[in-house]
Amino acid sequence: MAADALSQVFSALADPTRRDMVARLAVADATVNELAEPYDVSLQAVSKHLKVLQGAGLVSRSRQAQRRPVHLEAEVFDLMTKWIERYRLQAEERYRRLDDVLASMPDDVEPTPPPR
Amino acid sequence: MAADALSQVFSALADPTRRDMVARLAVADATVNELAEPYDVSLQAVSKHLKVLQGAGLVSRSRQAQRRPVHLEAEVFDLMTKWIERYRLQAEERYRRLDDVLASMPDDVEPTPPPR
DNA sequence: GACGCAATCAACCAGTCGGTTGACAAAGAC
DNA sequence: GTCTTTGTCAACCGACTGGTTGATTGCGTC
Repeated sequence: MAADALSQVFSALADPTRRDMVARLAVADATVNELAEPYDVSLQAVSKHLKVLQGAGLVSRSRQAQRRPVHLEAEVFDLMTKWIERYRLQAEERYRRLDDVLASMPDDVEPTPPPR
Repeated sequence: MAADALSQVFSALADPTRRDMVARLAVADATVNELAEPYDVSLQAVSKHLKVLQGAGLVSRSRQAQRRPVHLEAEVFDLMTKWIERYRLQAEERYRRLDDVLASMPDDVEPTPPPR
């Protein structure tokens, strides 16, 4: 078990409910009850979602009295952003290079040999 | 079924094998056989992974003879990047504002009332 | 037409996931 | 102490996932 960090983050955000929680936590910290309020699921289900988010390092929990406020940890987003940017830029660069190749192609060279 | 686009993209990238495929496709298009070569799984499994990536709009397929080359579609990354950036910036902004609040806090105001 | 290669379809299997209900723990409030 | 609030743990359930093997399709070669 214990998949790599990136897999855990992506997988955590693959669920719309969890993404919505992240969205709301970006505005303000919240307790489990506050977080659960808009959703039509049990408190236990929300608790499970939070465990997933916490496992991915996306949120942290503290303690005040019997409450356990949830706090969004923004740093983990960097991990994703880096991964995404790398391959997006690489793909765009490749696309740009293809244009160059096509532009510099001599006319007597067949770009794609016709079938048969 | 047919989860929203963002869920499909995140879920597709939650798998390390699929992420590796994306990484390799960022360098060059490839056939299923070429893609499958480094992994210790059946061709059918790779075919399934490709269906997931295609379903998320991350790759497209064309046809040349009996081959079906896979091509990375970079645009979808924008969707993710936008989502991520929004909430990262929001969280960072919130963090910055908290600093301001603390800095402007009069000394006679108890930031956290001590227990008991 | 027969053969071979690239890739997919179909059925199956074990494990994970998101949800449930029920019991429990921890910290105030009375 | 007893009650209430806040939240978790545990067991269970149906659906989905990533993998398998076997049969099949599509296309070029001989």
